[in-house]
Amino acid sequence: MTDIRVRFAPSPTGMFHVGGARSALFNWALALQQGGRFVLRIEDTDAARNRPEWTEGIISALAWIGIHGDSPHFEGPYFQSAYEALHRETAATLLAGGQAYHCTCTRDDVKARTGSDFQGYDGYCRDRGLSAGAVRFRTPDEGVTVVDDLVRGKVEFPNQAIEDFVIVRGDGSPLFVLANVVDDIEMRITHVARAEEHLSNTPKQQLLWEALGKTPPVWAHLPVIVNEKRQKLSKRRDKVALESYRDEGYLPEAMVNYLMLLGWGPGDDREIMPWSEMVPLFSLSDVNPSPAFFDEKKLRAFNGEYIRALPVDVFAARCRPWLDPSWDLDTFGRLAPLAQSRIAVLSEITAQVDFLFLTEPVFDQASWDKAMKPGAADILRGYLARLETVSFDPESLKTALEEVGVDHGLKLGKAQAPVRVAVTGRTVGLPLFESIEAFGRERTMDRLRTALARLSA
RNA sequence: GCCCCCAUCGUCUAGCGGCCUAGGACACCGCCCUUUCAAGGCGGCGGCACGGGUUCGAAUCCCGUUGGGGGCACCA
Repeated sequence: MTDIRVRFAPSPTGMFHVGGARSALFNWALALQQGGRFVLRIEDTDAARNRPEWTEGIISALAWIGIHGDSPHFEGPYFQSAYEALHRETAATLLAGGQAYHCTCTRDDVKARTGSDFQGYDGYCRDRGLSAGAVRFRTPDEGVTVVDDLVRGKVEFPNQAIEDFVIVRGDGSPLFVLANVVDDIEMRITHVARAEEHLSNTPKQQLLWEALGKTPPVWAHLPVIVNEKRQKLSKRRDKVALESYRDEGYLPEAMVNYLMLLGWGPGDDREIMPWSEMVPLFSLSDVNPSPAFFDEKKLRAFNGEYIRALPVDVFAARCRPWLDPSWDLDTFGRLAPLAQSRIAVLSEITAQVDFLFLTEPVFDQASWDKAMKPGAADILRGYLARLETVSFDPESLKTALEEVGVDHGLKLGKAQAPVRVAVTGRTVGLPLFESIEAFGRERTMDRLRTALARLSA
C-alpha cells in the first residue's frame, strides 16, 4: 500500500448525484491504480443536518458501482471530524502569528461601507487589534496564488481578489474551510479530485495549507456534467439520482463504463471496456477539461450491449427483481434468451413477457386497430382450426400459419399480425412461434377465440 | 459587479506542429437479413466558433473577440 490518499467528500443530501458518482469513480481508479487509499468523508461541521438515511444512500449507491469497504483500498466512511479541538487550536495559532485577526463586522456593515452584495470583505477590522469576534484569515495584498491543477494546469488567482475570509464564527465554531484543511492535513490526504465548481474556492484552501507550513495536496478539478442546455445538472430540473438508474435496471458495470467516458477515454477507439482494464489506463491528467453532457441515450446503448453480453442464465437471474413473484420462472426462462437482445434496461423485461402470465388478455388498442383489419378474422379462424392438430413446435407452428396465409393470399409477415396481437396483445414483441410454444396449445386457442369474439362484437 | 474555467460532427470524444482528404462511438437516415420488433452486417449524413498572429507548415502554440459555464456567506 502506497501513501497515496485521495479524499472523496460528497455532500450529504437526499440522493447520490451521477456527477458525484463519476467523481468517485475517478478517485477510486486513482487509488486502486496507485495502490493507495480512497478516503470517504461525509462530514459536516453541523452534524445535526446530516441525516443518517442520506448518508446510507450514498454508501449503498457507491457500493452499487463497486466502491465499498470490502476493499483494503477503501477507508471510512467518516461522518464526523475527529479533530475538532485541533480546529480551534489552529485558529489560535494563526491568530497568534498575525495570519488571522478578529472581526466584528456583520454582512450588513460591510455592505453599507462597500455598497455592494458582491464586494467581499473590505478589511475594516484588519488592524483594529480586536480580541474577540469571528476570525478572518489575512490574505496577501499582492501577488498571485497559483493552483497547480492536474486537469487544468496552473491556474492563477490574483491575491487582491481573494477576500479575508472567515475561518471561525463569532461563537467560536470553526467553518468548513478551516475544518476541511486541518482534517486533510491530519489525515495525510495527498490528492483531492472534485468538481470544477470548487476551483474558485481552492486558492483559499491552498493559502491555509501554506500558512500552516504544509504542502498542498495534488488538485484536480473535474469538468462538471451538464444537461442539454449546458447547465450544471440540478436535482430539481434533471434526472440525476444514481439510484433512479439502478431502479430502472441499468447495470452497474454499464453505468461505470459510461461514467468513466465522460471526460476521459482510454485513448484508442475502444469505448466498451471493463473496469479492470480501465484502472491501469486511467490518468487524471488525461481528463478533458470541458463540461460533458450526460447522454442517457448513449448510456442506454451501453446498457443494451452489457445486457447482451451476459450469459443467458445470469441475464435471467438479473431480471428477477422486475418479475412478478407469481410468474413461473421456467416459462420465463424459455423466452429469456429471445428477450435478451430486445431490451436496453432490465425494467423493460416486463412488457416483453407479461402476456405469458396474464389470466385475462390485455390488448393494446393501437396494436389492435392496426392488426385487426378486414380479413383478420379469417386468419384467426383458419389458424385456430389448425392449432387443434398441429405439432406444437415453432417450426410446425410457423408452417401452419404460412399455409393459412397462402389460403388468403397473404405472406407470413402480414398473416402473423392478427395472431400476434390476439396472443400477446401487442403488434411488436418476441418471436411469435416460440412465444406460442411457451404459452401452450390450450391457452393460445383461448386467446384466438377471445379475439374472434371481440372482433364480431 | 469581481474572479475563474471552457470551446473538434446534434452528443461523448481521438488529436498533444507535418501521419488529418480530421478517426471512433451514440443518435439519425438508407440498404441487407427477417414471422413483428430488436440484434447483427454494410453504407450515408455531419465538426475544428470567429479574427489576428508565430511557423516552411496550425484543429494543435500565442493574443483578441464572441459564445457558454462556474464561484464570490459568521453554508457545506
